[in-house]
Amino acid sequence: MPREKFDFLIDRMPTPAGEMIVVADAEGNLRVIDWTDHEDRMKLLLDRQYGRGNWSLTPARDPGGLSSAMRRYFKGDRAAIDKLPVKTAGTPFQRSVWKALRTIKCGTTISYAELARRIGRPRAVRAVGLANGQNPVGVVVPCHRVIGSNGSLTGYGGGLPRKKWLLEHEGVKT
Amino acid sequence: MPREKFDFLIDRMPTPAGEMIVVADAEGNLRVIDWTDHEDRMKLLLDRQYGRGNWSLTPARDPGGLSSAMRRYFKGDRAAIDKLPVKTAGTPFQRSVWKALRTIKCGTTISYAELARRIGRPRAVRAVGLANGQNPVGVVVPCHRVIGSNGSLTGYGGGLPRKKWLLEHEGVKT
DNA sequence: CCGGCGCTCGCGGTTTTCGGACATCAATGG
DNA sequence: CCATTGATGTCCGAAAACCGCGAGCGCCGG
Repeated sequence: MPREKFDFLIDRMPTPAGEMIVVADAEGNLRVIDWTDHEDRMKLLLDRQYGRGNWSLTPARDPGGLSSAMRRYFKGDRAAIDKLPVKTAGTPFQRSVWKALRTIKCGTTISYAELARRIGRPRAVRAVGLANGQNPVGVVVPCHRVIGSNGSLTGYGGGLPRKKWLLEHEGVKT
Repeated sequence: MPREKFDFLIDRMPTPAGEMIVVADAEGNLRVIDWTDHEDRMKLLLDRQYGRGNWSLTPARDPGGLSSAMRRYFKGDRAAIDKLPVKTAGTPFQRSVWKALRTIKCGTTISYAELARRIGRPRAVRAVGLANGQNPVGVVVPCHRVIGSNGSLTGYGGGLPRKKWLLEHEGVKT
């Protein structure tokens, strides 16, 4: 059921872990962030969240100052992403998962089971993993800080090597 | 996929054909209108169009002057509904049907097949009937002016007697 | 012969239903 | 210690059902 159209701003920027795509709305909220080499998956997510053909991306430079903030994060200012304004669509369940993600402190990790407990659905472990994978705002909403109960990295939409890179960048020893 | 919340204003008013419910948004656009004795169906429509739990109704008196306009219509000023601002959700197909409905002149009727032709989908006859039934803004968006090819009244969400009443009120001889 | 009635079927958009996939985890057994 | 297996919750996509119709056909009675 289409509502209204969404016109977003898109920027690209290099990082030590590969080029990233930054998508923001006119109000300066971060809407989507992903790796250039996963652009197809990103478009699929946009289709699902806003409706097929209901969104468009207009190139822009450093929209909302978000690209700059990301640059600072990758340069070493790891708190630069903590307060960034983020706005997402998604089902109530997904949003509650993503909200809980932002409370995981930099440099720490938790398990999918623990995350499920924190949102009050202790048995929705697998569903939490699924919602994690649908997170449109990687890095900033730190889905990479969730790992398996046995300490293994399990999965990551951008590829496991990047998950490892991010965690080490944040001071977690793997 | 819930987006944002919709808060509407609701009013009730008597008419010669039974009590009506008038729902408007803060800008004075008519969003929904229905008969009190079909309130359940109306809520179902709201759920479908705006998402379950994504809308709320706050009582108000004559929001946007819409109730007054309706009163004038029922009193005999049949042109009172012609220019009222109407806003709806719905799929592209439904919206095209509803848009075409407003071009049917008061006092005349057309068939579902003719309506289908007018929106450029001559064979989507049944789909047009379905969209007609989902029209959230009865009377003002005059779905009652569409009848079967053989002249029978076929159907009406508010009950066939009301369809008959409205048509006669508009000067159609049945 | 003609008109009217009722049945059947095709039609097309939307809604609902259903099956399976999945970034898990704990409990087993080798 | 590793591999296997069930229990589990959510969501997506395909498929089926649903209908505010209409045309075509056969049947029947004037």
